[in-house]
Amino acid sequence: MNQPAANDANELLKLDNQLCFPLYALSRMFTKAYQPYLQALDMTYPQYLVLMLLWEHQELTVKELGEKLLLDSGTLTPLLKRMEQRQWLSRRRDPSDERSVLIKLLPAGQALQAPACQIPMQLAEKLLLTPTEFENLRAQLHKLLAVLR
Amino acid sequence: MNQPAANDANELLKLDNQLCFPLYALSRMFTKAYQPYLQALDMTYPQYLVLMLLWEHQELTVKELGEKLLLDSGTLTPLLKRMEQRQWLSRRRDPSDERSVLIKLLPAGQALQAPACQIPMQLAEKLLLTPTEFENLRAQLHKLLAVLR
DNA sequence: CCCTATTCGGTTGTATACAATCAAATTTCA
DNA sequence: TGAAATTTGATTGTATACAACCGAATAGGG
Repeated sequence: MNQPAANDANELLKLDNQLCFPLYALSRMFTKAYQPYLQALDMTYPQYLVLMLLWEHQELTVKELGEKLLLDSGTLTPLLKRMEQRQWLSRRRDPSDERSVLIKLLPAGQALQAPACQIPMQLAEKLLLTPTEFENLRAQLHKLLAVLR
Repeated sequence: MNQPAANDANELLKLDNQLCFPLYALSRMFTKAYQPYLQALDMTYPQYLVLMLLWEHQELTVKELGEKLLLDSGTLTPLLKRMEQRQWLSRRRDPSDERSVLIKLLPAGQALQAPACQIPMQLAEKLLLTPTEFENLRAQLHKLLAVLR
């Protein structure tokens, strides 16, 4: 009954009746929930996302990172430069295509994987979701992601 | 089966197996989906959120806005100052408690409600969700919000 | 082999987010 | 009542986001 097909357009202009605001708020609350764990490793949430991809793939171009994270170069370039300064990764032009920049995981970045492994599990415990609820929600979000992509 | 109780901790360190990343990505994609509509009214998404609350309540303190939007003064103060410059709202100290700042909707801000009314409906059409799916997802997100609050 | 279109990062400028800190006003309670 | 604790915004500094634009490198057609 709180559906977009409702007749009163003003009702739609309330935070509670939208999908958008809870997504916006939840996204920031999750980031805040990660913060104490990430702070202990001295990294930010977007940096953690980049590392997750590099732990899985070792080396990716900026373009590939941007495609997977849905972030553009204006966001990634300075973020990756900060991570380069900490020796977590290296940045170099692809010799076979000088337009691309290869981002490669370095030992200091690899070393962060072990302590980071504990984070998702510790957080999941706080959510109070059953496995079924968790999976249903995850699937719904992925479905929406696919639609909006 | 992609549940946090899974045995392989490395599996949890993948974007696809988390709730957090789809929320983060979806939040930004929604903001981007709103952008063309909001751009036509020359406002940003967080400004639109503030206006939605003021359309409903006319006058709120910065603290109340922060509680409803889960944003702190470091974010709201400059945002509200920009909106004040456009005469969408006024900012003044509460005479009965000089610590509080009252944010009041002005005519120029009120005038934005009518054109904004169309936005949620236009966007909802793009989501390809049934009313039931929409409502289930909304309820799940609110439940999570309540847990993490 | 040229000329044009496209691709890919980088840069700039604006607008959030948010931790940390501060100052003023108010409340509390010894 | 009056000092201490609390509340409330504002400020500062850092880190995203992202639109708009730029330049170098590459690809593609004639």
